[in-house]
Amino acid sequence: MSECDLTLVLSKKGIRPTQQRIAVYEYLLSHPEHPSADTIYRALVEKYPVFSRTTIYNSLNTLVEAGLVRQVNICAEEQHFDATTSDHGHFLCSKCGKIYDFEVDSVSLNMFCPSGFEKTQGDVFFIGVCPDCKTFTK
Amino acid sequence: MSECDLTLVLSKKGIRPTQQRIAVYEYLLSHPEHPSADTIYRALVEKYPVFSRTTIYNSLNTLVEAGLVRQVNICAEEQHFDATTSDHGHFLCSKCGKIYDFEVDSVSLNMFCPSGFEKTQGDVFFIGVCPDCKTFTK
DNA sequence: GTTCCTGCAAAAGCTTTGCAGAAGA
DNA sequence: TCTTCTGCAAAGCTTTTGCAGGAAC
Repeated sequence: MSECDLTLVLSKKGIRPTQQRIAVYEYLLSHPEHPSADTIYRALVEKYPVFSRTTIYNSLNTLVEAGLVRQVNICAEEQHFDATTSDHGHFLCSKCGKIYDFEVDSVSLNMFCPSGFEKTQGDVFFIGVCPDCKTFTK
Repeated sequence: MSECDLTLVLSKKGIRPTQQRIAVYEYLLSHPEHPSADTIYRALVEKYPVFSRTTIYNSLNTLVEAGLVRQVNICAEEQHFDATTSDHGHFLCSKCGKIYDFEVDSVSLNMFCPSGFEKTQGDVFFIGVCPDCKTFTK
């Protein structure tokens, strides 16, 4: 997606398309590995030396409120963020700490939702060992 | 479950059944609403005035490591804990903040797990509005 | 020109660490 | 007795807040 498109996306959501917000959103779109706030900060500070942690948090909150970004609450230590806002699953490897995405059939997922509850977001997650780590420990 | 039984459960896991650990575990078993560390602390301090936050964290970590308790990473602000260690689902109400448990068929859940990944724990969670809050806003 | 955003510094809140004394085996 | 656990105080870390200057419209 070009920077111009991102500007348009943010504008449509009623939020000002500042350079910082575009940078954060662009980073999330191009890094689907669910970076933490700190990871985003470190990466962006290299590219744009004037960039504060506060701005990362501000931008992330704004993007989450606008529905463009999701918080992934799989890890207790830090918050992780994800620009994929459709329902999908996560796999946290307890050895290497990586978070993997996988596709989830929305219809099947919705079948789990108890009746009477109005769902706005759904997620499946597993904790275990990823194929890479399984190979190394063998 | 009697206190004696709890002592046995902890002993079997190879951890010392101290009064504090038993109290924490007992609290979690009798409060299935996924209390946070702080909630547990406040409740237990009333019952046993000498009880430090450190001990809560120590005990919780020990119980989690022993596999008797699960961390529920649905909420970003605080950690929540759950003595139900079988696979099940959680529903977080975005209005009242309550976390609801619901049953999940393990076999169906496992079908979501991508091949090559070795799952040790599974969870489905939804965010939305619970029946109570839906009623009030109508 | 007005409104909203950024970014520094400082604070806040949850959790962990170090260590001396106490409890459990 | 020896090991392990508790609990106080202090530190550590991520995240939030207050506010002045700056960018966007």
